[in-house]
Amino acid sequence: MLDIRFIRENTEAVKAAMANRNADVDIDAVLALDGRRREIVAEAEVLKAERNKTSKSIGQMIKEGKDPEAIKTQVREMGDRISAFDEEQREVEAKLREALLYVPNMPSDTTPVGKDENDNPVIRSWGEKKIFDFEPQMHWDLGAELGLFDLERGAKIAGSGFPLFTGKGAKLERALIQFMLDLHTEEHGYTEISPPFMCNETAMTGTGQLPKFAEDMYAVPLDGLYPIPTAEVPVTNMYGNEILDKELPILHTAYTPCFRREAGSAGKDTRGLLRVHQFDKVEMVKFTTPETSAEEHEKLTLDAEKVLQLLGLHYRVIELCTGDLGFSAAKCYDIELWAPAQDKWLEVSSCSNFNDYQARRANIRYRNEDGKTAFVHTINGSGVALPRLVIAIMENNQNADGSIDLPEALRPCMGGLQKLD
RNA sequence: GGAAAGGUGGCUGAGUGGCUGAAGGCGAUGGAUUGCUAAUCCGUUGUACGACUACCGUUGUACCGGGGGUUCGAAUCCCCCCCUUUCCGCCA
Repeated sequence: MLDIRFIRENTEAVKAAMANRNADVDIDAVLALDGRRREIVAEAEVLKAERNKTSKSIGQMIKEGKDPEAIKTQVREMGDRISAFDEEQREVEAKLREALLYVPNMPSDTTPVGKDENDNPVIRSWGEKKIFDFEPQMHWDLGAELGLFDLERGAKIAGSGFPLFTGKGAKLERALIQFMLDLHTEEHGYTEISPPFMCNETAMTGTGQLPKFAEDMYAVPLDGLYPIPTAEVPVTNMYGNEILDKELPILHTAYTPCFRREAGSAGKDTRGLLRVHQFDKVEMVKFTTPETSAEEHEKLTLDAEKVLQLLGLHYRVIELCTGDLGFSAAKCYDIELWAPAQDKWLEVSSCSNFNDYQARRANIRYRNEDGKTAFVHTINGSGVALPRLVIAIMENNQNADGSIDLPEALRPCMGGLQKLD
């Protein structure tokens, strides 16, 4: 969340930023709650100081054998007034926190201002569109013919959007996960984490999924748990309520399945593996100082790109404008793969810098050069998500006979296999 | 799921109603000293929010797993919850 002091001291800038985001938040209401809270605290603290002092004098009186009853009554009355203040303070603070949890992050100064996804600039691209001398097939047809997945049976046991991979398709998932984890741990300096696949409400709030996006999350109410929508949740919150004494930056990578209800996107891009409720993903998460976060964000994006380069896949990097930026992000690059049969770009990675927004929610701090505690900056990005990566491999590497060439870099993880046929 | 014991500062570990924001030890850090890769001595060493400030600091409040209660006053007493460890049960 945003620092309430920052909102207080930069009210106009915050309002302008919210407008750029098309975010409907009432900053004045937040400030009113903050103002009331500060009034209450100031008054209550004077009373409390008085009570503490008087209370101590009672102990003294008892030692001296004097009768403290009159003063006791007096302090009891003070206590009643304090209780009233405390109660109102609790109410106001709960409201204030709730309101703050719904205020999105400030976009970074370098984030382009724009209305929606049409205003997202293309930053760079790599490779080029492949030319086919035959009509490329859709991945769902290829997958069915080659026996890589069985979406009907996945739907039978869980519902549509729960893909079931079979044979070489299942192995391809496993190989891609291993390939990416090995790359990030061995070449890019990340430490691998294998976290819980469910998180509690506190963790889900820390990274910004709750409270606002509850309807996008699966939930296990009986146990107060949520199947994670991304490894970002457990891997970021693992340091919640800590003052990190490790050297920054901390670099983590993790494979997890991801569970998303995809509420509100019903009927959109639903064929095949385009948009599913459960998918595999390798995620990268960084904890940095404010000084290095911008640079580390760029590097993390390059780390994700490296995966695609090694697999020989044509991609582009776009930057999300203020109107399209995610709730918690200050700056974000999306990486999109070219899918020739779809004839469109598919998002496989979203690399975001959150500055101290998540750290403030999750209370993750470090000691700066002056020895003072300060909030870390968090950065994360997919490195990368599997389903659309699989789509791109299948559609780009298909042959006229319906077989699919495996990228060379992947073959060692596939037991030397060269093609799927 | 049942039983027991615990959760105190960076760590360890005292503390059963006021003199405790918290002894002692370790670690860290500043200094002194010593001709040797170390010892000794002295000092400093929690977090958050607010007020004041000559911005070196001063001061108030809160915090001893979380929440609630008793009391003039709670780390300390009571209740609920969470977590950890051990034993039993169940189980991949």
